[in-house]
Amino acid sequence: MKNQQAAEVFRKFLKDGKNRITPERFEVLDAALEYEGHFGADDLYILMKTQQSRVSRATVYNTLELLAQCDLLIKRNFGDNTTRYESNFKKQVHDHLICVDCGRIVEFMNPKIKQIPSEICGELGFDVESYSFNIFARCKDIKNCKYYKNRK
Amino acid sequence: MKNQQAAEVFRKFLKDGKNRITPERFEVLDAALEYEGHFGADDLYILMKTQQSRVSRATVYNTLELLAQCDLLIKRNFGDNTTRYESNFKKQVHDHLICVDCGRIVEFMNPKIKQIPSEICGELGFDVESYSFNIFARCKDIKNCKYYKNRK
DNA sequence: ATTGCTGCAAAACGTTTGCACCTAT
DNA sequence: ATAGGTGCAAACGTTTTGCAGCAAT
Repeated sequence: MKNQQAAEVFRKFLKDGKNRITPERFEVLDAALEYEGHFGADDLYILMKTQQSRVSRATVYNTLELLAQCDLLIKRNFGDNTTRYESNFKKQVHDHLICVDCGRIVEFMNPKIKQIPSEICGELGFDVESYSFNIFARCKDIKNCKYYKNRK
Repeated sequence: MKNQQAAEVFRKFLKDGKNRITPERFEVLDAALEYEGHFGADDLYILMKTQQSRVSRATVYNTLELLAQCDLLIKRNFGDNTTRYESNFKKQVHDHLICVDCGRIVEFMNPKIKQIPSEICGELGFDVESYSFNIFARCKDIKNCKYYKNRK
């Protein structure tokens, strides 16, 4: 187990929800926390397969959902119809800017955003669950974009 | 043609982009503008089929993309991995609150939000293309939720 | 011993593509 | 005449499901 503290959180969550504690689930946890940046379920599955893991695709999908439920991961959606995850372990709340040219994702923080959801929900009679704020944009200086090669 | 004005915008867009002006495309435009609320491409295709239209699924997907390009429709994504559209014809800029229980989508406007993307992009060296701000929430008073029947 | 989880493969879902035919220009 | 659009069906990529065997409690 690479991250003992996260493993403990997950173990507790599984136990409380009467979910079984299995080696496969912790294997997925490890791989997910080690993944740099944002990843899709299948990305992680393929990575684990190249590392000779024996977990199945179903287990990966399944476990990522559980990890999102206990807030070790955050589920994201950047408008391309696939679910992406990112580690939420000891990370700060942030939002995303996605370059529509090269697909690069930049994380940013802005204090003004945080209070808006509760304000709106108060007016409309809802309780906030979560929110997503994505900005789609283009690099001002294309030539200096080090991700230029990824452009469509 | 139900909406002559929108049709004229579309016709001009098609002409300028050297796209052909076909009856099928205007059939899709009509159906899309008449659709109440947010719809997926397949929803619209199925609706049109029940109304004896002869357009194909491919043409619907295709045309919705064109309609989004010329801003008659807006593309939305509410985190369920399907692309949704809504009419943008003579509508004001707004954002969305999605009930995580019943799926209801409430539109809201807040002047604070609009300026954030350009502010962030200025700091990070990007030009704003668009943004999406979605709030996920639950009705405070479940019993009075008239969409209760749709709850999962 | 029981229940839930796993791996596998197949199905499902929304979306895209290839192709032969057709039509707007 | 011809580039481009259409309808159809088949392919695609992501995600979910059914099922038999297995393992955590």
